Amino acid sequence: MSVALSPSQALHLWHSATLRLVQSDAHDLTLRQLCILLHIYLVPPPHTVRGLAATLGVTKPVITRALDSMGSLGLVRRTRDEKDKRNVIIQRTVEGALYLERLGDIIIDEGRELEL
Amino acid sequence: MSVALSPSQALHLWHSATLRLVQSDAHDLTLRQLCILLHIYLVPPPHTVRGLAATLGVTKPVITRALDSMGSLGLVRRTRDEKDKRNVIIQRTVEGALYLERLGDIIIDEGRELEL
DNA sequence: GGTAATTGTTTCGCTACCGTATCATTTGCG
DNA sequence: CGCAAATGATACGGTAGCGAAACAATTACC
Repeated sequence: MSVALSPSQALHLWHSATLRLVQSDAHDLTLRQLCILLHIYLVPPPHTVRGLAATLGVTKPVITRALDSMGSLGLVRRTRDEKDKRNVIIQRTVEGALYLERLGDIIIDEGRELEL
Repeated sequence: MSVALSPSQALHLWHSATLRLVQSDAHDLTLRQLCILLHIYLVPPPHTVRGLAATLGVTKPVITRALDSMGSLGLVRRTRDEKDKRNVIIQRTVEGALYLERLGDIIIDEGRELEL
């Protein structure tokens, strides 16, 4: 089932959810960082630096820095790939899952408040 | 009418739309900047620096800087309030409206692609 | 008229991000 | 074995964001 949104609904949903994210943002993530985090948790693994860089259309240092930041926040974890030690496998954490769960709650909540 | 979203739908919608925003971002706006832009265009005017700062829960220089950046991109325009010359009235531009129109299209598009 | 309050901007020192280029490590392959 | 390719991290110079504090301009109020 698809979600049918009117132009007004789409922007209002984005606005109210973004507003609540900004107001209550404990971590103050960049749009890119948020995108990386969502990708790691929503797309089937494995996730590598190179793969993420290609998907987002950014350079590799962007991914490395984002992983540094979010890693120190506990939202993400890095592990060396034992099969191919050049690769770094990016893994999920409990704290990251909780963060996205809260984000989902905000979006659902604001969607519920939408008036057509 | 409200928009009923499942947790999975909410996060997938956010992910795919954010991804397309990052991939194609001509302007590379911050989450805060995007929020300010949406607020200006979706909430009835007038909009002032102080009002925006209070709404977003940030300091005034954050708003000033965001208006500087987005102003030089043509997304927003500043005017002095003639009634009370201490105030700055933030106004919309054609280019800003087009930018948000494209954002709305992306969200609608990704909502349409959602599978339950 | 003169002082206090209000508004938006600027300055300051700092931190974080950007892309390019380079590096270290590991693997692939002749 | 030896060299090229691949992967992720780092160095570098530059830009932009941050909060706190100070500032100029305007208005409110006694």
